[in-house]
Amino acid sequence: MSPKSGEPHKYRGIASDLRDRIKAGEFESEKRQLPSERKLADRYTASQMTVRQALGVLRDEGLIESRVGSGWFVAEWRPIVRNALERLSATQWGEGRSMWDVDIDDRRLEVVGRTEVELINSPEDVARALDMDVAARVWKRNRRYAVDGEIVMRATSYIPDDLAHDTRITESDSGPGGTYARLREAGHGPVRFREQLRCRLATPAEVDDLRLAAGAPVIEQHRSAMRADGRVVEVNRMVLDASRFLLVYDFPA
Amino acid sequence: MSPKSGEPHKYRGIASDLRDRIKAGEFESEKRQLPSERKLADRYTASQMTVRQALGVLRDEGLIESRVGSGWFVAEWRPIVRNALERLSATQWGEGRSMWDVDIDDRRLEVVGRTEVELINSPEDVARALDMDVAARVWKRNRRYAVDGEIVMRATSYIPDDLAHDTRITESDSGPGGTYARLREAGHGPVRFREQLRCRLATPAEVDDLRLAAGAPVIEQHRSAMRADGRVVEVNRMVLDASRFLLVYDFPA
DNA sequence: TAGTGGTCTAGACCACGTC
DNA sequence: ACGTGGTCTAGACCACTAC
Repeated sequence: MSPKSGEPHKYRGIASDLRDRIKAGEFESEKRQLPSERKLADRYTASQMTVRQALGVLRDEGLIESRVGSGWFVAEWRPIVRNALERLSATQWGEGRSMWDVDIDDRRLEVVGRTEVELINSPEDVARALDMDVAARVWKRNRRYAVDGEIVMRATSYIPDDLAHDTRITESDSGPGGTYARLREAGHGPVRFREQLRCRLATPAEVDDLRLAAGAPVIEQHRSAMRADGRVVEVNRMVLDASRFLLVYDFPA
Repeated sequence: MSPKSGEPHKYRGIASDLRDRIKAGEFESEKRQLPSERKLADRYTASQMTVRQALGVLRDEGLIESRVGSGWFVAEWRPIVRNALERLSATQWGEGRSMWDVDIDDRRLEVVGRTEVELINSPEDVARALDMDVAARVWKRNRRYAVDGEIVMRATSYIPDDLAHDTRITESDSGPGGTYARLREAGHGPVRFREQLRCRLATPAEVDDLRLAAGAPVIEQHRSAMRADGRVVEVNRMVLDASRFLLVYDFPA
């Protein structure tokens, strides 16, 4: 009935108490729904704003999520496992043996809608990554991915025009195997990759684009694909809904 | 003077306007300080709470940071670059060519204080990762790391007792080269690694431990180290201040 | 001491979901 | 129609920082 004592702030006490109740399974009914903000405000003799601040703490921890017009619900973490070396991992690296022993389910990333393709003058950072002049002509391929009908990722790929101009990379449907297969056929097949990762909170634009909650974290991932002579043949900028992904990397010592 | 129109909510408009002003360099004076919340409330004819909501958006984007009793300041992103294949990347993978072409500075991660070492009964998830029975004896090595005197990471390492019991792994100072060097000397040198990454917002305990702002994102990273016959000889659970790190992975196609 | 961010209240209205 | 989360106000007080 009362928020935990010992906490310096009311909202921390409320959050702490609710956290315990969630972990004790108090809301594990059919809908896994929490009391409404107004009911909680009554119960903890606090204002709605203060209760919202407490709920925000638990949302940040990934324990609960809100649905407008509906309520707050206990959340569940069912990550999409994304292994940078899918083929190698299956054969060479053997079985799991990791602390997160999640189900390697076969939910597949599906492209949402049409892939937008356009020939543009390269932005500065892309030009640097491709080791080209600024404003060099590059093909930009922009798409969103979904799992189970929910958008989880935005990917924007850039390929130099001189590598792509007479391939299906210039079309929305780049054909079986995608961009990398077309590059390989043209003699520019990537032989190694570099991925850079950072994690930050979503911008409002990304909140709209990926249907995220405000303040939700995203993973920003940049991948450079290099062919045998070291030239970067593609860069790919991805923004992932961080709450949905578990990224896996295997590598030798 | 007026928040951007076209935004559905007032705080989004204020955030949008402030974002533009920050990027235009309006606050690039000595202290890089923004006007106070009350002054902003006046200027945008909004309440302090609404201004705070707008500032929260920009803080989430990593653009600004607050110091209590002092004010809001333009933030700077100077990530610690962490390459999973440091040695390989230097020789084999060649030069950068990536979209984030940050300075590969030589700021080093320093251990804060003493490494806490204890022999414990293995927790369940650690036992699973090590492919051992639950409650098997493992050495737990717990430490924090700092850069420029600021705490940026917590790492907790677990090594089975039967591999570590007559090495300096059982001591706070495990000697030159650290745990992996001791394992190698004992014939258990890791030959490959698996890293799993997820990104989420910090728990209150992590906020205290790593001196984070409330609602700041962290990277939770689990690493398994495997010796030649495939046995996992160490697992390492790390929690990183996400705002401070850029993670890099190089791998072959 | 004056100014700052941080917390908190007791109301209000809105858009949306469920029924 | 009603309940929900989400936004917003106009105050208030507190702890902290800088002067």
